[in-house]
Amino acid sequence: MQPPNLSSPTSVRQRRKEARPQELLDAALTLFVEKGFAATRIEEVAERAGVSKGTLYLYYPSKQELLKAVVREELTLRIEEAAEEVTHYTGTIANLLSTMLPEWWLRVYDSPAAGVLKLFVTEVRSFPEMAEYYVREVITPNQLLVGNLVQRGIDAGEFKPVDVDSAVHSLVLPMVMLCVHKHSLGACMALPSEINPEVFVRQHMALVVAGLLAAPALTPHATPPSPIAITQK
Amino acid sequence: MQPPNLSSPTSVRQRRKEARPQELLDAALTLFVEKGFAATRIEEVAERAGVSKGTLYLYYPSKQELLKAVVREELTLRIEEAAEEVTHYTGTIANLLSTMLPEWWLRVYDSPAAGVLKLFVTEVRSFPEMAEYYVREVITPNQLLVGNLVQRGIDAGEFKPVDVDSAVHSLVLPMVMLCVHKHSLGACMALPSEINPEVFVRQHMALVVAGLLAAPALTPHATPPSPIAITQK
Amino acid sequence: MQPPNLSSPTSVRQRRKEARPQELLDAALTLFVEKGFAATRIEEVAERAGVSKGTLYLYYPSKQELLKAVVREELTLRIEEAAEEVTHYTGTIANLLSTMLPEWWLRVYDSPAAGVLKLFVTEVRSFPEMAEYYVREVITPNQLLVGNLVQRGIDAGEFKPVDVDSAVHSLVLPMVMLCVHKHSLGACMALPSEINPEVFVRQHMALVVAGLLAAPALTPHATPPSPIAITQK
Amino acid sequence: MQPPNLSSPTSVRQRRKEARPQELLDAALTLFVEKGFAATRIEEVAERAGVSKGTLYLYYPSKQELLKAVVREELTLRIEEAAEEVTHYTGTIANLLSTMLPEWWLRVYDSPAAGVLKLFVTEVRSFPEMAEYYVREVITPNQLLVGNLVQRGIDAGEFKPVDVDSAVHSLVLPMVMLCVHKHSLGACMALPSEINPEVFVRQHMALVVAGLLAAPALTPHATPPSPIAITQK
DNA sequence: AATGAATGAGGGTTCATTCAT
DNA sequence: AATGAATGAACCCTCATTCAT
Repeated sequence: MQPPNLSSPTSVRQRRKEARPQELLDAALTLFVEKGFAATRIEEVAERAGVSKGTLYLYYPSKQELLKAVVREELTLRIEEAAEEVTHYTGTIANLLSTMLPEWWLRVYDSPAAGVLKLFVTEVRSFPEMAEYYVREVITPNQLLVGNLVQRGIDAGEFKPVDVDSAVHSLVLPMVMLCVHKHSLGACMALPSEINPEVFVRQHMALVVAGLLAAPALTPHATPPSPIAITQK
Repeated sequence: MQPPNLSSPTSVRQRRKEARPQELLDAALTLFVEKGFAATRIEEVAERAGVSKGTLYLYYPSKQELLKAVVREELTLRIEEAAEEVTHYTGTIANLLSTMLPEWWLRVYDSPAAGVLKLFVTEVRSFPEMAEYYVREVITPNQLLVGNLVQRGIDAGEFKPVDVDSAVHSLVLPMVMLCVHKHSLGACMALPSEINPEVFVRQHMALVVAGLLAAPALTPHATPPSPIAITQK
Repeated sequence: MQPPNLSSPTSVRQRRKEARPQELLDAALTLFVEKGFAATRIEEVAERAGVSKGTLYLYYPSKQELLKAVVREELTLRIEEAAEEVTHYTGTIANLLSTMLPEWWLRVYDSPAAGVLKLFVTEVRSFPEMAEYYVREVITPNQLLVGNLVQRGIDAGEFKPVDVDSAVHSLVLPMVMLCVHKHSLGACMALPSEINPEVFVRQHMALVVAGLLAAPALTPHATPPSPIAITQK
Repeated sequence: MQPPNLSSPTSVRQRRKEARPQELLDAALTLFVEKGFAATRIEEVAERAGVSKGTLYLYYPSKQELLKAVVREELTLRIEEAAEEVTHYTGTIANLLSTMLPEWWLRVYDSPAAGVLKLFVTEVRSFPEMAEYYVREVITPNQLLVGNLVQRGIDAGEFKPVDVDSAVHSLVLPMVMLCVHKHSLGACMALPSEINPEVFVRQHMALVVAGLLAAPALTPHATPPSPIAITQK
């Protein structure tokens, strides 16, 4: 009776149903990042995902849960990816820090994860439940991962004996800020001296790594004795 | 102009009246940072400032204008202060970067300005008018100021010939992120490895400055046995 | 009509299909009484009946129609039953009123009909169509039936010449109220002096019948002449 | 400067503000009784009270609280009134029951309290908090009050030794049902044999009181021996 | 006949803003 | 200048109903 369905065993409806959650998360991420959580109307999200308001509620029970799902989903993905890569890495520490880390961050910068970072920074205080998850799943592993590397460098005599946690922040915070910036000021205005992420990320890592190296000549005696008169503006 | 007020030059009422705008801005800043712009009710701001809702509208015509005034107000203050300090500074570049800059940032970190940074990052996209002002009054001068210093270091042969703009970001972005963090994740959760701002800020500046130094010994020959070639693509 | 189903004359599916309407009505009655018409979701009714939302709509075109069907169905059943019993009764009036009527009401009280009464009382004003049916099929026959009995009692000199309609209400209203109460206040709280339906129903009928009896000694001269000082706490 | 305000010391605004709560309660009661709680829109209540939706929320924080306020307010009034009257009463029990009680119930029947009874019966199950209040403030005192009277009658030998609680219900339930009926079926349809509340209430009390009297002739031997053939239609 | 995904109108609630006092 | 009562637009969420499968 029915023509043998060579086309697709899963109906259009079925296919859409399976794609819905992701479509909704994508739409939500874009809008939340762009306009802020509070200023984004549920209806806009639904519209952008091509469904009606009611449909969204079939998948996410509230606006807040939608937000949490957006953050969780993207971060989880990114974390798994990172863990994967780092685990498989074999090479020297300095190489890892000054080569692989920049590559990884540039991918994050170009991905929706950058938006999630902005979103997270913007909204955590209103949803402290997100904080715990984030710290447990993102911050702590990352701190351990990178901290571990730095510590190895120190132990090997390669790096100066610095405060490890602070060093990790030196490596990480600027990258986070770069991502946040991209979706904040960077999204509404061209800066006079535009940041070139590639150049910046690579140079920054190189600078910090260079600073970490246990070179004997590092004492700042090289600073020129001539006083500087700073005449700004 | 005013008829000489024989009783008291500034009556209590008069004094309060003059203090109003500032009291309102203080209240608004605190609440906007804490709860977010959208989640803060005008009435709360008024209450916290000890006046009624209607009174607030006598000073600021709308919630948005109040936000802009908060940002502008605090930034202007901070900028003036900074310009002041830097102008009077006499000393070496490395000293300036690794001594004075940390001090200045630590003061910012402890001041309401840190909250304004968070607020700004959070809300610019919804109020692009703020962006222009901010870029003109804050970013650009700062970029020039610090860029100038780095450039001098390079010109003097003290620093390696790096990308100046990126170097400025290496010096500035982590500090901005630190401030943002303080009022974001930092405000709702204790991290496992708590950031110590003082240690971090000073060490970070030292690291970057060290990285910038054109010391001959900086060539990575010091790197342990297996040489890592940091090949900056 | 159907090809003779050799396996079983009524397949499981068939049997279920025929039972559907009743199962739906049962589910609906329970929920409507318990949570109120408005607060009951169609989906809950379907769930409780073990079918999907869509299926319910195959049997009842709207929520309102479902309500009307619930009321109609239960009342019709009860009316037929009552008419049946009363028709076959042979005995004295007083006996009928003080023996049979209590039994009948106790059965109503224990049946879903009690819930229907509550439901009806609660919702008629929103669905006046139900009123006409109810008055025609329930109130009027009942009024005639009981009224007839009372009238005969009066005509026979057994009862005092009272207002017949009012007497009927004296006999009926408390029982209706008892049923309504069961599913209203009685369903959410234990009273300090719990009503015992059996005791109450029988005693009430006895009291009213006694009051109706044309006993000469009934004139309230028996009332003690001493005035009562009511000192209620 | 101001003309001596002979007119009114309280401004129109002030006067309205004080009247608001009552106006809102009146509007709410009418609509809740008429259409049911769920089917009444907050906006309708506001409109009927001559204010906007938002204004209602200045006085009652939610629809549910409005409902509770309606019930509480009217019941409290009625209870105080009743307590007042009964306390001052001096007279015989039978007189009290067959004279004063009918008068009191007729006033209730004609007052908004009748609507509150209907409302209460209709909605308690959804708001069990109301139940406790009602039982404590209305049911229990009433049960004690009337039960006390009946008990005295029994103790004085005036009444037969009946179950007191049931007797109270015989006196009270029909009246409650009458009130409920007024705003239920009675509000949407004229009955064939319309209830005359005055006739009914008085006769009912008389009947029950008569039934309670310990007259010797009350044994139902008077029932005619002739069997009744009930031929209903 | 049965399902359950999808819809969208509807209603409770909030809150920036206005304005009479 | 200050108040706070009043407004009404806006938005989240629910749920009866529809319809493709």
